[in-house]
Amino acid sequence: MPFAKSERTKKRIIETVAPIFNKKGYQSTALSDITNATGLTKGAIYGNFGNKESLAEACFNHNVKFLQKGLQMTWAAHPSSIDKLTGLLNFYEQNFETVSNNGGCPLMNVAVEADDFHPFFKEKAKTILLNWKSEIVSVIREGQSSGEIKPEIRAQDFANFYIASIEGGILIAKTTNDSTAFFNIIENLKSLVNHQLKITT
Amino acid sequence: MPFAKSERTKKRIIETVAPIFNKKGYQSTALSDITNATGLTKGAIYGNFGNKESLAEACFNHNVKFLQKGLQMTWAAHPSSIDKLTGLLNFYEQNFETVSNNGGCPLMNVAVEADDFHPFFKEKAKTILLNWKSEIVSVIREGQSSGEIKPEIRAQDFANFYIASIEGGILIAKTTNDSTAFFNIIENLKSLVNHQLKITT
DNA sequence: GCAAAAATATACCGATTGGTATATTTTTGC
DNA sequence: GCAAAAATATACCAATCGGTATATTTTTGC
Repeated sequence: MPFAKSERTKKRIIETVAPIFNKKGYQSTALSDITNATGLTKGAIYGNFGNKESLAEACFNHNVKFLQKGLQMTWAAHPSSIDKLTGLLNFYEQNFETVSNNGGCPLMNVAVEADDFHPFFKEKAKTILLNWKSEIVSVIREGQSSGEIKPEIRAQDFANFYIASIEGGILIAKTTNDSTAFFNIIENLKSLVNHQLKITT
Repeated sequence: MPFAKSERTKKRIIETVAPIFNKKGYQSTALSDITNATGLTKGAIYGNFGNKESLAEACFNHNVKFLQKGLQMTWAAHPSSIDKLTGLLNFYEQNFETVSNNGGCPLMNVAVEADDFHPFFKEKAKTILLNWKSEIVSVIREGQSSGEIKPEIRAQDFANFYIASIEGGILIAKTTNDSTAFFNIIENLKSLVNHQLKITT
């Protein structure tokens, strides 16, 4: 099996460094942080990644993947649209500590840092965010087709509101060191789903 | 009038540099950015501020002040609690472009950057956020005392939800270059205030 | 186990970082 | 308008930055 060692090392580097990038940010994470954390030298790092940016990109993808998989698994587990929306909220609730210890939401972190001065990462964040949003929109529209969700609900608007509350909740909880703030927001969102979206016949 | 020149220069530096810090972040804003933007040399900057951190702090205070004054003016203009809550949303709506062009919400920017590795700024962000929250909580409780707002509403929870939606809305709008996302969220929040909080006799 | 190749380490590069000591200019009070 | 003081500019510092060329070690296929 050719290239096996290389792939394993790359994976190890990404898994070691991804939380550091998520915590410190792209700019503040120095090559010395990377070599210290991995125990490798600069030569080894640059042998596996072209430059700091491409390593940061791989780390960002890795960080996002965890949350994307959570959505996919939740979606797969629940046929009902309402259950998909509340199930995803449960997933965020259950994994909040993990995400928080990993540096918080990678999308928010990259979006804020890249927003005004790093077009490449800004575009990546935009893509991830729009994909997330369109997933939520699709589920709402499916629920409307199947008669689960009120037809007058504007899917785009609710998806924005849903995502904004989650991201804002993470911000508040992390900044004030108060995870209950996040949990309360998630509970509020659940009750919005059950009382404003759901058709109760 | 002694020290007049110094104070005017300090003010000019802060006003010039504050948007840069808000856009690029503390770490990514170099002294060279500061000297280029102000047309001053390093000697002049360090003659007016002890170090980069204290200049950044002054800029953060300056950036936050705009939003704090908006709240104070809105609070002063509306005796009713419901009007205070919706009036503040109107203020954010009207000033979104200004804030966005200035680099977004300074609280979010500093909170995200400082969260895991800059205790001093993290503490500043925490204080600002908790103050903001307690302002909202106070208004809700006043509204409950005066019979404007439903007594079963949990002030803390609603304040969290209110702030989270606003911050998340800014994040989405800036990241996707779509200010209507923010406006939709604000409208949703207004309708929540009017239909879930307000007592409609 | 040996040669080829792949992966890692070492030693270096120029540029930039935040910060400072000192020289020069500008402002101030009289 | 002149001397003192305040403000700004100049010239420098060590440390660190991301990155690279090359030497060394480790792994690979046979």
